[in-house]
Amino acid sequence: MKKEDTYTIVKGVLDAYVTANHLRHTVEREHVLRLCCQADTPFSMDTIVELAQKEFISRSTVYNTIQLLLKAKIVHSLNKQYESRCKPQYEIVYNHNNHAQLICTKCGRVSEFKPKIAENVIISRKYSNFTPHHFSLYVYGECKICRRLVGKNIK
Amino acid sequence: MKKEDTYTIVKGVLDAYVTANHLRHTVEREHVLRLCCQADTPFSMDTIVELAQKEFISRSTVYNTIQLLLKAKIVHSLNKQYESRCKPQYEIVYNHNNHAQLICTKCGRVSEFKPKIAENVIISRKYSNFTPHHFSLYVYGECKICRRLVGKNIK
DNA sequence: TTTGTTGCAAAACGTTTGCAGCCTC
DNA sequence: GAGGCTGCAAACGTTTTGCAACAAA
Repeated sequence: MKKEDTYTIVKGVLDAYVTANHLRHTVEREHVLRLCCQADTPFSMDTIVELAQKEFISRSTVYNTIQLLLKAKIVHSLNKQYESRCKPQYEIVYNHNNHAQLICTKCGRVSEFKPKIAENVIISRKYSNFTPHHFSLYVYGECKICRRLVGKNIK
Repeated sequence: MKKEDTYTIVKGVLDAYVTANHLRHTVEREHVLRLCCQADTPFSMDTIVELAQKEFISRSTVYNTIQLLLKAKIVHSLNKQYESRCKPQYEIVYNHNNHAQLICTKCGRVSEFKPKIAENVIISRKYSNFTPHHFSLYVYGECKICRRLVGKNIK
């Protein structure tokens, strides 16, 4: 999906959320959301703050807006399990798509994949006392590059 | 598994890691690891720092040790996707067990489950350029309690 | 003896808060 | 016109850093 299309969709979601919760529509919120859509994904607070400041939008407003987008479930945050300092990264999840990543525990490389079969298994199964909507799946392992390096005994 | 057993196993992993990396065995590291095993899971830095200080182990050492345990893959960190402030929580993962949680997006309740079928689907499938070892799965949805509240029109 | 580790205090960092002024409704 | 929102700066809490003393190998 094109970035402009994503923006059009999530802007609709934001508008709906703002209206439903009797909040106010502001240009700053639109701009921050646009920047989130344009940025490489996943993005950090820093990235958006930096871009926003070029448009004279303050740090506080970016934080406020991202909070709002989290509440509206328009973005969500990812984390890296094997790191201590926790600088969150964010992603647009305008339609609650299921989300899956392959993470190399050697070098930290991350790549996305489509968990088609897993999707059925996870969402269709019955849970006692729980109705699933969507999921995030992080598969840890070793990427080809690291595997090759071990074979060559390079550290 | 009993907490003492867990400690015995992970202490072995720590020893192996320390030896393999030409680091030093210290009583402080053992103590911190023991505290991590004894604490309710998941635990926060605070919890361990507080417990450690009763044994005259400093804040820095706890941070150092948790970092080490992260690198050694003895603990990993969890986060909540829909919250901005990110105060990491940690868990012992001594054997790289697959890890699955049901998270209610309304009230934030978290419960563990055994992803048996998903396990086969996720670990057994072929990935291009990637060898999977283990995974973390977070299923978002609505818990029974929140569902019931909606039915009764209580907010 | 070498050098990794600890413990303290200070610094750095990311995020939140308080408040005056502005702007949406 | 009421009150939510923005922007600034100061405050806050958590994590990292620098360094001297210590202790494992």
